[in-house]
Amino acid sequence: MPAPRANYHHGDLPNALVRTALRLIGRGGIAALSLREVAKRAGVSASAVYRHYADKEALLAAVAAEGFGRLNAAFVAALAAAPRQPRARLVALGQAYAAFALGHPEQYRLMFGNGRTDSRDERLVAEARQSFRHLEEAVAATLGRAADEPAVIAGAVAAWSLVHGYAMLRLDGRLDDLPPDRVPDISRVLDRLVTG
Amino acid sequence: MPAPRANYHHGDLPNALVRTALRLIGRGGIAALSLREVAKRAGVSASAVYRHYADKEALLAAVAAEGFGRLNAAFVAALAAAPRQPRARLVALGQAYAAFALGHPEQYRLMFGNGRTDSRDERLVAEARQSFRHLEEAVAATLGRAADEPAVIAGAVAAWSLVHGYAMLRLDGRLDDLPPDRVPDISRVLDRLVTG
DNA sequence: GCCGAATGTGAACGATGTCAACATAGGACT
DNA sequence: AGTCCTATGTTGACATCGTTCACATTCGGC
Repeated sequence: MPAPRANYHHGDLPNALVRTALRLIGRGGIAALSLREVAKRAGVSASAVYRHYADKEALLAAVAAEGFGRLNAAFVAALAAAPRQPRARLVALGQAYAAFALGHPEQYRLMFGNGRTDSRDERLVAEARQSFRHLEEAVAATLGRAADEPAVIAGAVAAWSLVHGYAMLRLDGRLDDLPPDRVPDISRVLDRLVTG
Repeated sequence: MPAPRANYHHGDLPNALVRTALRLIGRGGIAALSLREVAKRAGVSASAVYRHYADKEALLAAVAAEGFGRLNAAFVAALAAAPRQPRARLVALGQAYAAFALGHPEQYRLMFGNGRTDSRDERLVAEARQSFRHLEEAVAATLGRAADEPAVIAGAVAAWSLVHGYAMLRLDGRLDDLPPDRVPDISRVLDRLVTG
């Protein structure tokens, strides 16, 4: 539904492009996404995109930033619903993380895995940093230490690594060889880290 | 050095293409790699590639397979040099894994992260499976259980997730925000998993 | 109502992955 | 040795892609 618009001007092209890109990515994956297709679906010529994004990569960075925004929202929601016990809260974060990654595979892959972050996009940098801060706080609470202590940083990196690696392996189908009833879910994997 | 060849036939084009692709990837990254460039550097026309690989993705799958082969060789070497104690051997595997990933960033990214494995490449599938088996065995020895028990599978998945996630986060520059002296190295992260 | 800035258009360029038609080399069989 | 089949390589073409340039339209402030 390219939705022919009446006006010469679009109204909110930047957001419309991000939403369109997101929809197309969900259909055909990242590799199959073309700038021209996004523009056409948004009812606009290809070159119009360049009024709002420096290039294709910048548009994808905006999609990634939106993803980190949603991830952070999911974190906040998970923490609100979680019990008070620090360890349980950390596990809740990990579960929310994995649920997001497995629920939005292509966007998640855009947020990671496509080479380095596009540091031109300030929102992307800020939202990504915020995600890490959520993790750090939960680890700090679990260990009962200040957030900037080396042990806390190491713990947060370990937790992030575990959950990110698990998500990536599953998204890439790397665990599909396992008997389906043997693929451990994220809780089981998290237990290995949080407990001994 | 496109090395003009005397003969009409090349001799060992398939391997030459993989080696050339690997070299170019090391220079400019995966995204910048073009089939035509690989062919030119190998001293051959672009369409000659299609006599040996179904398409660009198939060639990249061959490069990935070669990577898994090298990873497995690194595993074997690490195990040969490691002490007898099961836990130390598991850590040695993790270190060898991280060293490979950080030492060959682009090839590692090709082995993972570019969507699902190209299952048309049998060698790729076999080598990847072998990598996981190494891990499984080390985890089984550490836990003192049989390799196909659910607890061992869960442990192997957890170990792989941790080390793969760590490598990916570092490759994507996601840990570059941290004060440089605070970026935990792989041993420190592994400790969190292997000990309590 | 005028005018500059913001936003959108269309045509064009070079590069890319892929394919079809053709050329050549090399080995098997006589 | 000569013949033919097949594997391998080449040339030229096509559609598509990201990107740019010159131009058109609209909007907001004066």
